[in-house]
Amino acid sequence: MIDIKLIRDDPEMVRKGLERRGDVFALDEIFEADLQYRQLLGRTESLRAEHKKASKQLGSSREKPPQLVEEMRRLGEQITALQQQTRDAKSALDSMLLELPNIPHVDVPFGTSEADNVVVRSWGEPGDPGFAALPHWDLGERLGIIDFERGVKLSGSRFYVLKGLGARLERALISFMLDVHAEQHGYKEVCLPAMVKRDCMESSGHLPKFGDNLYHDDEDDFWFVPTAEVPLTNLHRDEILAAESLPINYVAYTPCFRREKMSAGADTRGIKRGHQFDKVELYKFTDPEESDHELERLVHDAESICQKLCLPYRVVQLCTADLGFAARRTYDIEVWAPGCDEWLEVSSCSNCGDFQARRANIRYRPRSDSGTQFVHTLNGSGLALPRVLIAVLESYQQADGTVLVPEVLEHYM
RNA sequence: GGAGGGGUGGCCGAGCGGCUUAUGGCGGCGGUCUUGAAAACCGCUCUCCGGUCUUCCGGAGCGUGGGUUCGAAUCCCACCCCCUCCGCCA
Repeated sequence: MIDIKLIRDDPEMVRKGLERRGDVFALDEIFEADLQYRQLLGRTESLRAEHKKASKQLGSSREKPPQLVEEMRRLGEQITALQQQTRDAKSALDSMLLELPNIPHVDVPFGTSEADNVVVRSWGEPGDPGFAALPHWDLGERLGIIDFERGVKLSGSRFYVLKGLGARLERALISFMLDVHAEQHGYKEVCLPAMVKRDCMESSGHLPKFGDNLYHDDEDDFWFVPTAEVPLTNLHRDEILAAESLPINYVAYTPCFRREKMSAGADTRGIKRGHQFDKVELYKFTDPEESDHELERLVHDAESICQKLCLPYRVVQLCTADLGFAARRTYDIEVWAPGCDEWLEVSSCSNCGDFQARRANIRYRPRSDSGTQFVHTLNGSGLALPRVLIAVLESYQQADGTVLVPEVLEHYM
């Protein structure tokens, strides 16, 4: 959520910042709603002050003149009515604020589509294997490790079953990534609920705007997480963190569920995009001063997985038009998949600034004698599984159709 | 799911209609004393919102949301969570 005070004090800055995303936002309406809310609040509070004072006097005096009591009762009614109006005004304001995306950082390159994203560095060379590399769907079927037909039987299109060494490889990759981040990069491993309450989705920025992409259980009002970012953001909701504890780094494996209105025929082959997938997620709560620096570290931590797996990749900075709702700066990591002949997005690492922290009310105290301040939150995949599995299968395939196991995974297989 | 008990400040724990942001204790911070430390004593210790808003004024907050009342931490209703017992169950 954008700080309403920012909109009050410098609406043009906010407007210009948001417009760089390529959308138009009703800031004037918000400005008006805020004005109205504060007017109502002011009136409510002064009436309440009056009422409170009189009521205290009445309480400490012996006699209770019925005329005065009646007057007080009427005043009370007025306050209740005004209070309701104030509440309505506030929730109208809040619901508008919840729809506003984060303001892109000024350094983020301007763009109008993903075509304007910028490759900032790359590692490794997409090599020529010397034979026609097969796409993973062919490899997977030939090796009997990906069963598309039975996945569809169980759950419909875009579901698959991993079998034998395929399943084993999935598990090996999860363990490997968790171990690297927990043991070498200083993240604390956590195991999280994959179903959460509505509030969690609101804090992370997935609701109210993106409910279409989420799975929801009506009976118990559970929401299925589209990424571990959601429960991780909420881990410290409504807390004031100790300054010395920052940055707090977490790594978590969870399944992820996304409705994704996918057009039939697009990306249908293989396991690149499904309604359920596994992901290892990195997350940081940081001091605002440190968040940009910590984002660089987080990206490097994610990259190191590609390096250890010897998978060529590139790091892409998203332009203003391609930034996610909560993000103010994002780097994607794309890994080369020689079989399907494309760069696959395996990670998206974002600094959300105080956008989520404000929604989730996560603060810290810079000094023991100072007030509280919102922390910054950062998230990034480290990495997203099915696509890493694709890259491994396709990159490690041999001319004879077999697939080698990456050295770092050997003791996990 | 059924029955009973309970949710108060960083923690423990009083208060059960007005003088209560809330007794007391612990912890934390500052001070006195001391060569230093401890002990003892003294003082300070929540958050949010608004007001031409850094130590000023006002408002809100005792699980959450409603209600009764001139007045609610205290009474009523609903919901959530925790504990105990029973049932069910990986």
